Amino acid sequence: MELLVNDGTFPIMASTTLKNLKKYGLCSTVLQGKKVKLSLAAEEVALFFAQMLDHEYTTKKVFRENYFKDWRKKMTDEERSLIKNLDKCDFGELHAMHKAKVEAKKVLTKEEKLVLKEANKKVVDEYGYCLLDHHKERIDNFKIEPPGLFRGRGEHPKQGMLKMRIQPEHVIINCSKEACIPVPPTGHRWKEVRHDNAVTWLASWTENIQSAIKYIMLNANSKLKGEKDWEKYEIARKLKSCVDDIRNQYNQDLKSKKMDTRQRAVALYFIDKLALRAGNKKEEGETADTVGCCSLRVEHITLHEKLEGNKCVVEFDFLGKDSIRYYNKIPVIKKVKKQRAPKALPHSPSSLLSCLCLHLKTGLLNKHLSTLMAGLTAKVFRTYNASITLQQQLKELTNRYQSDNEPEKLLSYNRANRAVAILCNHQRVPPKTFDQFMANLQPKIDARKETLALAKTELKQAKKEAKKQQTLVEQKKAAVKRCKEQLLKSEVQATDREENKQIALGTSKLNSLDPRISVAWCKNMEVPIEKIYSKSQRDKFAWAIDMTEEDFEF
DNA sequence: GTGTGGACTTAGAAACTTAGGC
DNA sequence: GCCTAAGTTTCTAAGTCCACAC
Repeated sequence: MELLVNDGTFPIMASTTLKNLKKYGLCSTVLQGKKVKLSLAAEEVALFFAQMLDHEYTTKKVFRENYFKDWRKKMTDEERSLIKNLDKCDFGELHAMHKAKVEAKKVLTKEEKLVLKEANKKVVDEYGYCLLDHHKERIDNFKIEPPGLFRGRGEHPKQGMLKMRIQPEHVIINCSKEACIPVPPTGHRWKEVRHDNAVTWLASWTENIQSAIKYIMLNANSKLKGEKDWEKYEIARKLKSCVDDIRNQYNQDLKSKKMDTRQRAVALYFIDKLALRAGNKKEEGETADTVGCCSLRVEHITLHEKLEGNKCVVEFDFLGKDSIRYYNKIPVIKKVKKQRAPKALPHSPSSLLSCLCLHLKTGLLNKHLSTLMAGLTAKVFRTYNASITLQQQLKELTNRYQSDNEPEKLLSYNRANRAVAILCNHQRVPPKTFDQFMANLQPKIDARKETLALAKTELKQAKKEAKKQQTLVEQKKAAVKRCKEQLLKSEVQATDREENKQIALGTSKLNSLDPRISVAWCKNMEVPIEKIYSKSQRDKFAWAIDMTEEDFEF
């Protein structure tokens, strides 16, 4: 059968409904050399797969199996009897159609792009705001998630499953009693309208993959989120005043006769020292196999009596949140080692675990922490250690590399930020173009060195003839200065980039670092805040930018 | 005490926009 | 002015933690 209509404007976004699909026509997929005209529902799901054909996901067994199972559910009886093997389906044509659509979007004229931008702004203006306590606030994710294929991270057992289209009938609206209830699309009704002012969400629905509730909430720049953010950092600051006592206590507890107490002490030691996450219990087989401190298993740890010149080394190797690998070798204080590795089994990982976290529940750990300080939980240690590390590093690096040069100041800031990102294990995949970029940068630096040398020579020459041409000397001086700045910028960029190859700075900046530290540093160093925070980051941290003086101490 | 659902924060990837080099 | 890479925003998955039921 042949491909029917495709005008290149096939809508695939959240607003797509089956009605839209009808409007834009049908297309086909190829089965063993034969074209098959698909029903609307099956075709839509086929397109989801075709769109992802360039992605590694579509080569994964689990993804393909899950996908095919769910695709078949959307097929008619006739289609099901015809299409029995995903490997025999050729999505090439659908894929090409999708690519063509992407390309078409790229080559739009300036005017056409502007029209799209305006239309988008209109949508944001209409749906992107709400009124909270008489203040107009920006909503963060005001669009319902469109249907598509579930992209679980790592070896997620549900990757490839079909995320269903959300209809108004799935959505709960939460607004005040006095508010105008949003009107559902014609012919539809909301699942429920409630008036719960004890929660912050505006709308919610339950997704079909993990039966998790999804929420529509306010943007980070809202008063509500800003206040919560401030509270978070105030709790972390409070920990600063009692962290020494807490450390003394868990060091004492390492010697406790009670197994529970020792386990808790070891867990706290690692949460504090290594910024590990708590590690809640997870449903086996429902998600990727990832762990945190309290859910570590025997196979994640190797004990070394001696390693690389250090005594008592614990080697961690496990997948953490988002299936990001945590690999670290750390020498531990002797008493931890001693109590974790009894004489009878000097290197047994199981003995370590029996003393570490095997029976320790995060709930119990947090209950204990709340007795040590109001509001203290395991995650506060991450925020605290991230922020205190930034502050210490900024002091140290800024003093060590005293410079009035902005690129160098920013390099110091990024290095301090990097120390935190390393502590928190915030990784990224190195950009594909990384090696090429670095290879290109060196000749650029060499060229700039040559230009600088030449500019210096010319300046010398001009000085010789100074009496005749004073303006020329000034010009040459300016040229030398400019060359120096450009060279420095390139050199700093090379260093920064190399050090940042596999490190993601944004996550800690956004979630773990008290913004007041950065604001105070900017004021002290006379660096514009725009140099370290983007527009949306400045909006999020407006509270800190407004209130922080240069003498702020975390 | 234990399990579960709900509400919220934290996170990396993808998409989109802007800046800078040629 | 065009192209590409960097910077920024958007998207939504994946954690934490608490309250409540048993």
